[in-house]
Amino acid sequence: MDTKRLAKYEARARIIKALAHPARLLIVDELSTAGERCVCELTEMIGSDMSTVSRHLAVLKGAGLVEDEKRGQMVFYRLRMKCILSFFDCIESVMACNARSQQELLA
Amino acid sequence: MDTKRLAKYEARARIIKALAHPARLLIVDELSTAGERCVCELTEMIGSDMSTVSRHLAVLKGAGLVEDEKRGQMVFYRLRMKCILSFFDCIESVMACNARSQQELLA
DNA sequence: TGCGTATTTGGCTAAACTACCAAGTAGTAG
DNA sequence: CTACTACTTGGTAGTTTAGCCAAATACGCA
Repeated sequence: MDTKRLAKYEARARIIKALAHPARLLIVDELSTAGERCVCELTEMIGSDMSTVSRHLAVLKGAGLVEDEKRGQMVFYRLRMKCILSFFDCIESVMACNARSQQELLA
Repeated sequence: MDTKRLAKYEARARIIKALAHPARLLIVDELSTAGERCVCELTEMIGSDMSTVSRHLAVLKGAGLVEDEKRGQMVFYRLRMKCILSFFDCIESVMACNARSQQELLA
C-alpha cells in the first residue's frame, strides 16, 4: 500500500475507531436527540465511573466528532457533525441482513 | 445502561469495530469498486502477509460485511452491503471540518 | 479563604488487537 | 502420488485499549 493511500485509510480508521465502542455510541445517540449533555448526565446513563466516561468523551473529541463547552462547573458536549447518524441506518440494515442469514441457516 | 439498550449498542459497535482498521477500509473500498477480489489480489495491494489479510477478511466476514466464494483454489470476497460507502462521505466531512478547525487555530 | 461539586488526569492491570512465522488444508496439474 | 499454489489457522510477542481508584484541577458559594 503506497504511503498516500495508507495515510488516507489511517485517517478514516482513526475516526471510525472513535465510534467503535458501545458507550461512545450511546453518547452519540444521546447527543443527537438531546442536543447537549453534561458529563454527569452521560455518566448516569452509561453507569460506569465518571473518569471512564470522561475518557470516552475525550476520544470522541479527539476525533472531532464532538465539541465541549464549559459553563460553570459543568462541561457540556455536543455533536459536531450530524451526518454520523446516517451510519446507524446502514448498521441496522447490516444487522437485519445478518439476522436474515441466520434464519436461513436454521430453516 | 439497561441490558436491552446495552445490547443494541454492543451489536452496533461490533460492526463498526470491524471497519476500524486501515487495511479493512482499503478492502471495503476496493471491493466496492472492483466488485470482487481474491485474497491474493488484496494481499498484494495491502502489502502485508497473506495470513494477516486473511484474518482481516475473516473479521469483515464475521461482522456480515463481506461474503466469500471459493472458485478453484482461490477465494473471492464481495461486499454484502453497499450502504457502507455512505460512511465514507460522512467521514470525509468530519475530516474536512477538522482540517478547517486546525486552520483557524493557526490563523 | 475554605468546602463541596464537576471534571480531568496519572497510574495500574486485565483484556483485546495486530502482525508475523510456521504448519495445516484444499484444489490443480503433472 | 507429488508438487505447487491459494488460503486458513495455531502460536506468540508487542501494542493498544478499557476500566477503576486516587489525586489533581476548576469553579461556585458561603
